[in-house]
Parts: sequence; C-alpha cells; structure tokens
Amino acid sequence: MSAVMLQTALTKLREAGVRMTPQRHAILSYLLETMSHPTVDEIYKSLEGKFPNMSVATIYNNLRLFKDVGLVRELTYGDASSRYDANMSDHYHAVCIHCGMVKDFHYSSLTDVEKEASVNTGFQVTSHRLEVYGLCENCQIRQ
Amino acid sequence: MSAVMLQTALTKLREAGVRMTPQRHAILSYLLETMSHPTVDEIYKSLEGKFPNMSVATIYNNLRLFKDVGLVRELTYGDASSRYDANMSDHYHAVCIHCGMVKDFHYSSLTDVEKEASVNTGFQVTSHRLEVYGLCENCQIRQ
DNA sequence: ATCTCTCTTGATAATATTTATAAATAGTGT
DNA sequence: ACACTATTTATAAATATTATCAAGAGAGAT
Repeated sequence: MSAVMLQTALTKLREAGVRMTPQRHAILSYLLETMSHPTVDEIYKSLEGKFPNMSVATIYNNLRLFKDVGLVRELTYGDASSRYDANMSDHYHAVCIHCGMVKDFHYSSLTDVEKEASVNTGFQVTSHRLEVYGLCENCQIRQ
Repeated sequence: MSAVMLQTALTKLREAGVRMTPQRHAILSYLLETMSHPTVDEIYKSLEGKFPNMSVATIYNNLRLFKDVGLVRELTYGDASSRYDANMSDHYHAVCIHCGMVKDFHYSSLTDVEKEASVNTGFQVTSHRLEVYGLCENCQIRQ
C-alpha cells in the first residue's frame, strides 16, 4: 500500500516538474509510511540518522512544496507546531488535548454545512475543517 | 444587549474572585461590543487612545484569564495571530482565506460527530471545532 | 480615609516556530 | 561531462506568544 502510494506521489511530483532529491524522497516516504501526523521536529529527528546535516529549512521547504502540489495537508494548532498528514483521503481528526496526538476518524462528509454557511454568510465556500478534541486512550488512563 | 452582557460578565468575574481594573474592563467591553473577532494587535490599536501605555502582555494575560473563566473563546490559525470571540453561544465560523475576516454562522449542532468520533477513536471527546473556508463578499469582488 | 496585602500592569527579555537570504551543492537534460 | 538551475545548508530575521520582575493599583480591614 505505502509503496504504491509513494510511486503515485513520485509520479505526481515528476509531472509537476519537481526535481527529486534524497532529502525530498526521504521526507515524502516517511510521511507516507507513518500514520502519526508528525511535526517538523519529529520528521527532523526521525531522519537525522540518514541525513545528519539536513536543515530544518529543507523540511519546511519540502512540506510547503508537497502542500502546494496537493500531496500533504498541514494541520495548524495555534502557537504549537503544525502537523502534516499525507493521507489525502476524506477524513477528520481527533486531537488529544493532553499529549497532542492526532487520530483519524471517518464521518459522512458535511457538504450541507458548506452550503448552509455559504447562504448564511455570503462566502464563496471552498473547504471546511472539523476536529474533535478530548483525551486519547493513553491519556485517559494516566489521568 | 451589550450592556447586559457586560454586566453578566462582570458578575461572573467578581464571583470568580477576579479583581477589576480599567484595562481589564476596557478589553472585555471592547470584545463584547465588537463582532469582529479581533486579534491581540487589533485590540491593542483600538485601545491605545484610552490607554497609551498599555502593554500587549496585559492583553494576552487578560484574554487568557477571560478564556479560563469561560468568557471568551480563542480561535487559533497556525502561525497567524489568534482571534478572540466573546460570543459564547453555539455557533460556527466562516474564515476568509484572503483577508482573514471571520463571520459567524449557525448550524444544527453536530452532536453526532462527537459520538461517532468517540466510538471510532476511543477518545473521550469533550468538544469540537468546525470552520468553513472561502472568500468573503468583499474579497469576491476584488478578485 | 488610610493601611496593607496581593494581584496586576508595563517594559523588556526570552522562547518557539516559521520564513528569508545567500553561498555551496547537486539534479537533470543536452 | 557540461551547464543551467533548483535545492540544500547554515544562519539570520521575522513573528507571535510567554516569562520575568519591579512598580503600581485594587479592595477589604482598620
């Protein structure tokens, strides 16, 4: 599964005229392998074994690139670090208010909300974001 | 309306044992008067006529206080400044992706989502956040 | 009205995340 | 292998927010 997704992503990048580099490849495959919605710092630490000299700027640059091409989604959390999700399928997130862990869940897409919001506000609505907050299973035990 | 809400808020603070100060009063009443979900900087600029020496730290401190007491809600947007909403009634937000403006809208509360998410993820869900993104009326014209 | 205790303010430094800059490096097509 | 250009690295800068602490000001007791 992951291997196929990586190939698809690489093709997409090639078609977009994006040059492939070892760092770029490593960041992308790490994102596709993990389900953990990592932060920049987590990616940095995970790859410093393979790339001891990699700059954090490289990670930021590539994540923005992947975002622009439509390969990853950025999840922002106020002043806390953003998290990055390479799972572009239709899903939502549950965020732990204690440890920050993010877990996926599915729910029938809220197309009604976008229509309703558009009528109500006059906005030309293009997307929405839904998250639930609470304690993850680990943090429930520890409290 | 606003006057009543201010009284209610002041009572709530007094009951919580919070000391009243001119700055605190000004920030709170400004938040209750405006419907614009202001940032810290906007609050700062709006009040510098009355309080030329007010520190931004004072605004941050008081907003956190109001948040803890349950008088305002913080809306976070990644690396951009947070916005603050003193309307604690049940509603959602439409955010303009061009100018950042936030407009309220109403929608039948998504209690189902929280239940579904809880079952799906094992989280003990306490709240949710829903936002729609798009172009506000002004920015639609200018594009 | 004044005293006193304690909380708050204001000024500034510190922290953290992200972006900008520029020289060195490395892809990729020819 | 060459040359052109994008990318990486290292570092500085920008931005938002929090921490620190001395000075100032509420509010209840006297």
